[in-house]
Amino acid sequence: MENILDKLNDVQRQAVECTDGPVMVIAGAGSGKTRVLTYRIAHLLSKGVDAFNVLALTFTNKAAKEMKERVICLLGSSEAMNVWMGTFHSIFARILRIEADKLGYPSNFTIYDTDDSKSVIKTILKEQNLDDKMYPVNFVLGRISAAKSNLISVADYNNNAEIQTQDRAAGKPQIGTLYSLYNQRCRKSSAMDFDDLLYNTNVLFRDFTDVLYKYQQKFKYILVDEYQDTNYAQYLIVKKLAANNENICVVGDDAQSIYAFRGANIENILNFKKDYADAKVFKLEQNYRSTKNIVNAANSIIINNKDQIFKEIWTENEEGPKIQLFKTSTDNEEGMSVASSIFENKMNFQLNNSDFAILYRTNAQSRAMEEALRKLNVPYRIFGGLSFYKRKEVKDLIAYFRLTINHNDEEALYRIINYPARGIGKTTLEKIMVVANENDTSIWNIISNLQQFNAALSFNSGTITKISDFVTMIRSYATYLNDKNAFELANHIAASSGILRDLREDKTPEGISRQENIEELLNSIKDLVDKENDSDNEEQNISLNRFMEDIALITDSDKDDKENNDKVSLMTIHAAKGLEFPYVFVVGMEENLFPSQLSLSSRTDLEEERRLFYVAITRAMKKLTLSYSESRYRWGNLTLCEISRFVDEINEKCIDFPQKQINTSSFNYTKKFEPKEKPFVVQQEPPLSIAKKKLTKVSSISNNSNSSADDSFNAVNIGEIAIGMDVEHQRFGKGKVLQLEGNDSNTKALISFNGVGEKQLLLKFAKLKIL
DNA sequence: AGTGATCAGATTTTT
DNA sequence: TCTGATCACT
Repeated sequence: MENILDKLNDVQRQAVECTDGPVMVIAGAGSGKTRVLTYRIAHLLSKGVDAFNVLALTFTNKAAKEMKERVICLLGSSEAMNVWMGTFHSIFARILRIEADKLGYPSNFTIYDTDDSKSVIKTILKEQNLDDKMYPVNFVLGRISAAKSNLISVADYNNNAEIQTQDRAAGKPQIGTLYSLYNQRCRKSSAMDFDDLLYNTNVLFRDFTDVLYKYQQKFKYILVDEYQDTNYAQYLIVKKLAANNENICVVGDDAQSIYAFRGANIENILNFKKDYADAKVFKLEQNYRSTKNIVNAANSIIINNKDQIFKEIWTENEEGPKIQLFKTSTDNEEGMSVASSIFENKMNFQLNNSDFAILYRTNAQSRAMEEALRKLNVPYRIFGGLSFYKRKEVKDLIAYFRLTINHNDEEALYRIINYPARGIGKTTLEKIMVVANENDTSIWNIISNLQQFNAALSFNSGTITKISDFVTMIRSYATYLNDKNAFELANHIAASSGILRDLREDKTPEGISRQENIEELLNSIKDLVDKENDSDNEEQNISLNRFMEDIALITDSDKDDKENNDKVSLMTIHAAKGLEFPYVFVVGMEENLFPSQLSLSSRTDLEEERRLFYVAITRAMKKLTLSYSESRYRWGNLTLCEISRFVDEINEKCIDFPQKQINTSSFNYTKKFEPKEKPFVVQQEPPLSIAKKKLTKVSSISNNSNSSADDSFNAVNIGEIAIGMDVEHQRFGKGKVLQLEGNDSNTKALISFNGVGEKQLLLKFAKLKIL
């Protein structure tokens, strides 16, 4: 362990070794934040602290998983498996399941995801006859969520004059009622939404001091990652748990707080020293990620914010190229400029696609980028699209699991009672809902006791049979919960519910892909079962129950590892947080887009946008390129755009500012960034969904990015090359031309290189020598 | 139950 | 402009 600590710089090591008492680590971008956290845990364990006494909280599953793996690697033992390491939501869901009875919940409560929550609200709005224009679902859910995040109960909400005035002023006086009904509905379904997991943990710790004491004793050492993103509910949980031992270490960067819009409270990190007077503060200011130009540019941006903890990020890395700025006249041209720049860099310097990332403020901006990349046959991957667990077919099957485990889970029931179609239609269901409301009981209670309620329902015998068949089916699944393992039962449900049959009838590519998704879900369950069986866990057969415990909390960020990963990454800046790429393009640097128009009215909102820009810049390791367009389609209207104020805030020494060099014509300077001639002919385009799949097959340039120009390899004169010729490539060596495609400047050659295999190269860029 | 028309809504979203 | 949700209609 001692030699492991040698791998840390001074401040990092101090932060790791200072294990007792409150510690705050302010970790600048790229300064080794995760390193400190993992080494700190490893250090604690190697000092003899029991893994069961350590709690490490993160915001994403990915971060938790990564941390766990790295600690195990450091220690060379699986001791770290016993550390409670996970997201706020998953850790406290786990505790809530253990303590559920104290709050009047069954321990197998369902966790409602956002879609479930929205659906509950829609149902309530309908029942209350409220105009959904006056009460947009997102708005209502937003209010409820904000209330819960700030630990405002239904009673508090309705008694708080300020809140009531706000809602009335907004013409939405019924929000408090909706909040109340929503909570009732969730409880009746034995369900908690995401916010409930934190809210109810607070209730638990507030009302059951013995429980709080138990966990205070257990978690002697607490670590919190991304502390700047905690909301009040999370803050208070941590504070209460740490109250006895005060061995709390929070790590974060106020400059990277970009989730205030969702309730994250930047004050939590700014006020840490007020909460813990004897807190030690360590500032990690050395950046190991980026060039001097990038670090300095980021510094020059963030200095414009008023609310911040002072720090000075520096780096020993090379100076690197200046930041580049592209200007184009339309958003589509912006896409072309970025795509061709990626293409050129990739070809000229033999880079991987995965060395590049395109970051944008809004998802809508991805379209132009995608189109351009597709034209150039550059494989790309969009992050943050529809997550695996949000796909309809996956949710359908999971809804069967949910209803099997928790018969009161109404959202699951609505989803599947007539899927696959079994003749229980809307009218039937509406009748049941009415009767359930009248009798103040659950849907499940009605359908499992049809005889008792049929006076009010007056269903005919056909309907009764259909419904009771459904009930029998779900009950039969439930009886298997104990004697079949998760995979066996999941498989059984997929087959016998008719879901698989229904999907198999659909022979379209989309239908096939849906089947594959179901298969993938089943496989992931099998993996889990197998893994548990391999480990020395006494619980030999993991039940479906166990599998479902945190399924709602899982996102698929660590999935599709098997696929070809050499792709350009496209994502929002929010999604890019925590990631790094050698070459980064931040697009849409325009006023009203970035910073967003909606942020312009308040200083705090504008500062959050600026932090977002800071996050964007600091993702880049080697080279950063910004771009903006003079016009852009927004909601169908062509709007004229001005360059973002943020570009002007960048220290001019760090950026190539073409305007300042060429004053004569404000148009000329864009030229050099645009494709030289109309190079890339649009080929017949397959529909997008199919095209995306094909992209994975596009061959890519292999690793190794350190290439220096070698003059003996020049771009070959395109007319000279012919099928069958022997050629030599700077990197791939000797090969034979198999195929030529396209014409003039965008002729592509398929070349079989000895020992390397077949590569498609664009002659314009490939440095080839004819032998 | 499925289809076509129509209409609203469209920052960011770790869970 | 584009997407999806909803609704009326068959």
